[in-house]
Amino acid sequence: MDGMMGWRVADEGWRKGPWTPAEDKLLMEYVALHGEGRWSSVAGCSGLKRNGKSCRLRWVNYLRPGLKKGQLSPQEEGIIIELHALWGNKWSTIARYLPGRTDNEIKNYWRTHFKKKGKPSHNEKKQKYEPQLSYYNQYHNVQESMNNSTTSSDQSEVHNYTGMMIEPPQAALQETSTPDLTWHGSQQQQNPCVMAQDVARWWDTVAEDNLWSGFMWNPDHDHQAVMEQSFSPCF
DNA sequence: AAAACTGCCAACCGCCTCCCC
DNA sequence: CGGGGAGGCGGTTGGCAGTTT
Repeated sequence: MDGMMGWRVADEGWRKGPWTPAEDKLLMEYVALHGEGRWSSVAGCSGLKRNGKSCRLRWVNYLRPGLKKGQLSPQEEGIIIELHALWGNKWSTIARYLPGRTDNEIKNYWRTHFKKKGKPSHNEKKQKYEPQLSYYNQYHNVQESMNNSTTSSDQSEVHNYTGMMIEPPQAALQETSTPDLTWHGSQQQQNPCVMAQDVARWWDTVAEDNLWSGFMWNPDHDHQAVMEQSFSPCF
């Protein structure tokens, strides 16, 4: 690499490094005209001296409409923890359940908040992973009880919501079959880094604020619309 | 006040998969 | 059917800003 600030034009004439407002404008104009995709032709059509991958990344992570900026909410944090426990580092898959958030953002968030905790020993692995299991089971139990309950609320919507949360996308299901939380494989090596106290702290936070319960258990709650919006995967 | 540390984030790289010719 | 290009994804890097020592 030619040094972070020194990089201007890389091999083959492509520009690298931070995007300028002018470049952003060119890229947005291109997408407005031609739509997303065909990134490799951006340079030819717009005059942008960026390769296709760079254009795609900039669009997906920064320019795309509907992107949320700012801190992740406790709900989003919880979803990340939960889904990472299920699927591991499938950032793009997890991102589908957090509308407006990018895989890059989630990945960065995970690294800064959980990965830093360090690698536990073999014994610790099992111990520290279990709280997640119980959280997951708790989650399932609640779902079951909700499905079995005979409230007057519209159960189809409840099912819709919980199903959306718990069932991974088909692709992910095919990869890992059912949400199998046993310890296996290198892919899940990082899971122990989700320390029990991290999950507990998050749980405390949402429980204290009554966020999760109000958000989740009561389908007639005002948050329902938000829930449906928040948990519809944006494929 | 300054150096060291830490967190955050944008953007790159390499690998893999998919699709078209 | 196979090769090559494009796109997608996860891992990694490095700069900047805020915080701590």
